Amino acid sequence: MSESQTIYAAYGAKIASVLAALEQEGVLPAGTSYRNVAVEPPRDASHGDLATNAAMVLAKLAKTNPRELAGHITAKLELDPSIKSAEIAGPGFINLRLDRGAWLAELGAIAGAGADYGRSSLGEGQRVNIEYVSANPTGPMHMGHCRGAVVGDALASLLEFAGHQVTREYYINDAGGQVDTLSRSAHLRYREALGEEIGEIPEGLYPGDYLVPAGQALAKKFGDKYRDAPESEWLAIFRAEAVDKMIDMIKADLALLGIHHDIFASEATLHSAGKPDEAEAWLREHDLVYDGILEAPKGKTPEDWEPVELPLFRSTKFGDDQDRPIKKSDGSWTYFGADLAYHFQKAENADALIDIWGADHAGTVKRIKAAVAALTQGAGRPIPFDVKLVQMVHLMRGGEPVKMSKRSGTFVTIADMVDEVGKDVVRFTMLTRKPEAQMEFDFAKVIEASKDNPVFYVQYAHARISSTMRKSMAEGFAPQADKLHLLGDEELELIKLAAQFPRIVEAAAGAREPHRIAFYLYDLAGAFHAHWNLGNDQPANRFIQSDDADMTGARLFLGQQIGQVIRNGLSILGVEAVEEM
RNA sequence: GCGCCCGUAGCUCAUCUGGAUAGAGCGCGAGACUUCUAAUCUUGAGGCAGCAGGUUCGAGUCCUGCCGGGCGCGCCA
Repeated sequence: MSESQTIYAAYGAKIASVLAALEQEGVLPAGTSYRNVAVEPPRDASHGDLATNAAMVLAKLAKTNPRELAGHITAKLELDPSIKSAEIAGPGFINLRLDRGAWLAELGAIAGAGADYGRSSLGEGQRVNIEYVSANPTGPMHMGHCRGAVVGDALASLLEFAGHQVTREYYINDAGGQVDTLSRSAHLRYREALGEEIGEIPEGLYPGDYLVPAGQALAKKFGDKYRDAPESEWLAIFRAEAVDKMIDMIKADLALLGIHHDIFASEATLHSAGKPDEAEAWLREHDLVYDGILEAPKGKTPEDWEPVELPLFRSTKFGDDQDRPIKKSDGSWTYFGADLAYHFQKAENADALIDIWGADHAGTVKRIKAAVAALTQGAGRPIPFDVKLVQMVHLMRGGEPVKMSKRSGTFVTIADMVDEVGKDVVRFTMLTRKPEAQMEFDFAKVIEASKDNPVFYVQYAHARISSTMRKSMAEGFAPQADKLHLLGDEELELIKLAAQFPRIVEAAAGAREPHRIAFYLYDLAGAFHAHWNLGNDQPANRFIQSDDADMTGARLFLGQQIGQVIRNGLSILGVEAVEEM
C-alpha cells in the first residue's frame, strides 16, 4: 500500500491542494516550497484532531501575518465535508476537527492493509547497506555486542518497512593480530585434544573453553601432523579453521536473537583481492595519501615513541584532527587502511551506508567518514554515510552490578542472556532507550510481569486482544466493519492513536531511530489497557456485550485492528506478538 | 590537553528531527477492587529542561562559551 491511504497523508494532500489554489489566486507567490509545512496531531487533544503550521511557515513569503493567511486557508478547508471545523489558534496554528467517519474509516484502512499497514514508500527503493555486529571472530558473542546487534537489526527492518532495499552486512576481522592469537590458542587446544597436559592457559592467549571443540576438530582433521611443527607451518591453516568455527558459533548466537546477515565480508579476502592497494593507488594519484611522519600523541607521553615515516591519508582535509596511517612500519595494512578499502567496496553496491559501532570506537568516526567522503566523491558518486554509536550496557541483577572478567574468560554471553530471559525481552529492552545513551539491563527487572516492564505490557495488550477474540468467537460473535458508528468517544481516541503508526514509522525511519517504535507501542498498549479498564467499572464498556451483537462486533473490529498495529510494530522490532500469556 | 556522547520531576526515561500549558512509569500522599485475563485501577502533589548568551514569529530541541558525568585519543582492533 502507499502512504497516501493513511489519514495524515490524506489531509496533508488536502492542505497542499488548498495552498496550490491560493497560489493561483496570488495569495501565495508562485513556486512556493511547502517543505516545512507539517500536518500533525496536536499535542493537546482539546485542540482538535489535526494541526498544521502552514500559515506560520508561509506568512513571510505571502507578505502577511500568520493569522490572516490562516484565514484564507481555513475558508477553503471548511468547504470539505469531512472537516467539521477549521480554527485558527495561538500564533497561527490551524486546528482541524474531523468528522467521526474519517477516523472510523482508518480502521478499515488498517484491516485492508493488514500486515502492510504502516508500510511506506519513503525510502523509494534506495539501497541501504547496514553493517552491524562485526564482532571479532575470537569467541562467542557477549553482552558488549548485544545492543548494537539488536539496534542494527531493528533499524534494518525499520528501513525495509519504510521502503528501502536493505543489505545486512557483517565484517569479519580475520586478518589482524587477534586472529593470530586465536590461531595460537586453538593450537594449544589442539595439543590438549591430542592428549597433552596444557595446564594453565598462558597470558596473552584466549582462555575460554569454547576453543576446546575447535581443538578437537583440528586434532581429528590433522592428527598429530602439527603438534611439534613450527608456528610458520600451521599458523595460517589453524587461523582459517578457527575463524570458521568462531563464525559458525557467532551465527548461532545471532540466530538466538533472530538476527541473520545477508553478507559476511572477510577482511582477509579483501586483502587477497588487493582492494587496499587499489584504494591506496587511487588516493595517491589524487594526493590524498602521502608519506609523512606522525606527531607524538598529546596528553600522555608514550615512552617508546619514535617518529617513523608512514603512508598517511589526508583525513584532515575532510574534518579529522590528524592524518591517519594506512600502513604500519612493517608494511602491513593498518586496520584503518583495510577498513577504508572495505567501505569503498560497500559503497559500490549501495546508495547509503550505515555502520553501527560501539561507543568505544567513537574516536575513529571522523577518519572513516573522511575516507568515505574522499573515495565516493572521487568516484563521482558521493553517498550518505552514517555511523550510529551504541553506548555501553551495564548488566545488573537486582540492583547489583554483574561482575565479569575478561581475564578468566568469564563473561555473560548472549546465549546465557537469551536462555535466562528470552529473545523478546532482550530485543525489546535494548530498544527502550535511545542507543546513544547508556543503559542498565537488570536481569531481575526485565522478566518482571508487571506494568513497569514495557515488553510485558505491550505483549499483554496483544494477548488480551487475542484472548477476547477467541472467547467472543466461541460465543458466536464476529468483528463487524459496518457497525463502527456505534463506537464511543474513548474508542475514537484509541483509533486516533493507532492511526499515527504510519507517521511514527516514517519519522523513526527518517531519523534512523528504531526505539521510537518501541515507545509508540508502549503508548498504544497503555491506551488499550486504559480503555480495557473502563470495563472493570462499567460493564457496558466491555468488549463483549452478550445482548448486543452489533456493539460487540464493532468493538471486536476495533480490537482486531489495534492488535494488527501492535503486531506490525513488534514485527519491525523482531519481537513476537504472543497470543496468550 | 584534544575529540565525541550525555545533563529534562526524588529515581529511570520520553518529547514524533523548531511548535501551543514539557509527558510517562517508579517512588511518595489519598481512595477503589469476588475480574470480557487484577499479571491491578482512580486521583493528588512534584519542573528555572546543568548555567549563561545567541539565532526567530516560536528553543528541551539549532549555534557559541562555561560547569558536571561518561567514552576515546599510538602503526591496537
